[in-house]
Amino acid sequence: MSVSPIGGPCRPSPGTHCRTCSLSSLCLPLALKAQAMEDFDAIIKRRAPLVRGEVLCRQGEPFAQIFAVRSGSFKQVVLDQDGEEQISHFHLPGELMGLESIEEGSHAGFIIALERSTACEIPFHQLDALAERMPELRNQLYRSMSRVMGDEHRLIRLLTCKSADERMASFLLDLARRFERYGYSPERFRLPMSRTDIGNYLGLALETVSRILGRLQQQSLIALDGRELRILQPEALYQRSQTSHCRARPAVIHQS
Amino acid sequence: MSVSPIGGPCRPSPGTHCRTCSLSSLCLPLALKAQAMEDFDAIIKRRAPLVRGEVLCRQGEPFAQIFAVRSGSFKQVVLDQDGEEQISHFHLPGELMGLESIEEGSHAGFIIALERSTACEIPFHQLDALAERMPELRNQLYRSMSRVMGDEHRLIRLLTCKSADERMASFLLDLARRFERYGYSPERFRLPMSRTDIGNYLGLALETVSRILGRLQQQSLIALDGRELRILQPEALYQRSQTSHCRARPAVIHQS
DNA sequence: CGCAGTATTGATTGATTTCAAGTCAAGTGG
DNA sequence: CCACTTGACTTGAAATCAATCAATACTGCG
Repeated sequence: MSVSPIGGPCRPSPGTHCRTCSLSSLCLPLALKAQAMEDFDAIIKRRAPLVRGEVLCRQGEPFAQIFAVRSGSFKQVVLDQDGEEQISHFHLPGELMGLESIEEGSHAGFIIALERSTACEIPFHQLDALAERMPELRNQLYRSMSRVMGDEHRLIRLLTCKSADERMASFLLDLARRFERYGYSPERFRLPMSRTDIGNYLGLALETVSRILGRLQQQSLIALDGRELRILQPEALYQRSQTSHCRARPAVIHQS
Repeated sequence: MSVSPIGGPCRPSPGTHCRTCSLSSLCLPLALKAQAMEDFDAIIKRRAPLVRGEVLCRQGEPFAQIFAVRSGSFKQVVLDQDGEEQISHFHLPGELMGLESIEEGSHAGFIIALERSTACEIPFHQLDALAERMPELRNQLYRSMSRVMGDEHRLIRLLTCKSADERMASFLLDLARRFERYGYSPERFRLPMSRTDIGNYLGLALETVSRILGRLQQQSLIALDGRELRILQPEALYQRSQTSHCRARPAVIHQS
């Protein structure tokens, strides 16, 4: 099985393989040897590109696979019984989606393309079977899951007690951090989501989002042209993201 | 290696083994066969009991093991550079601790006993080695990690946009849910943490915590005697936990 | 076809309002 | 002394209401 310019059947993007994918070092196949990489490659299904607004995965679908962002970006939306929609994640290239649904057995939310995007589908039981034989892959999977936990952890700390300004600053820095992790510039990138989405994600009215971005821009911490963002003063932005005057924070380490 | 009334050396609680542990069906060994269970048992280190306030694990320690709560309960506290302390998790019997630190390579926070508690220590590389040979164990590990993700996910949704009342109701129901998962009554249990801790965890002043609990009690949704809690009207409490009037929640599924 | 005319949607900005939750303070009980 | 409760009072962060603007898409018409 060599890299051929003409892909097999059902391959929407002929010739795409993990070993030629620019994200392979960030996604799961990191550190796999050639043969292992091909085995891994063989279980991946490459989905046809999605346009903005298209649904990759519906909430409640039985869990059978995880997804990886190959290009573009996605939002994950949870719909609760009263019909409220809440964005729980944004997913950037190289990130895995759906890991939180293993235990539940069904997908926890809708995954929707924010722009023209492509994703790989990774059947979970096949991944597990492969992981059994490949310690590096197994390790990578643990690390990916752990990373998601760490990110969520950070987000929780972000949300618990931060003001709107602090949230926004944290949000931008989080994106920067992740873009950097995936090989993009952390100082200059495009926000793939609308202001409305940001507001929904951070629990703020969109006017508030707009206002805060305006303020940050006025103070030259960032420069914003539509969705094109530049972070001019990362350190200052970090300062801003730190909780300044938090109401409820007594020492807790040495008492119950 | 049979279950003997006298444990081996370094066993603080002689005779404690996974197969006799009442939590084995909730912790990792679930569904392991007898031999597998013994292999698993062999890598576990049982820590001496900790008293309230004692530290099981310090933030920044190199990651080498995860922990399981055997009895009692723990809080996980993150200390940030300005010296702010924030409780990121409470851990109940049967739950795993430290999974979010695999990727980082060092422990993400202090883990501190809330009462007289015992924990098992599970060296991670040995666990992984074992998991290689035992699909059920591997599966259980994925599920545990996924479960943590799901829980964090829920917590994020809880924190994003809920009022203090809604947070508190969600918090109580979350505890109930977890106690139930671990075989205790979901309607009647003891809050292992102080009001101060609850406030810190939810980002509220402790007076607010107290006030809300008082209010819930007055309305007969719960009955509280010190830390002894009874949930009198679970459905009503659930209603209360639902976001009533959320500011920022426009439809997002079908647009960017 | 192309083009003016018209919604539609996303974003910005200002003015005004409100109420949720913090703060301060006093008191109870183990 | 510490953990918690309760009351009275205050405040300010963010929502709401409202107006405006730019960009894009859609319509029908000559």
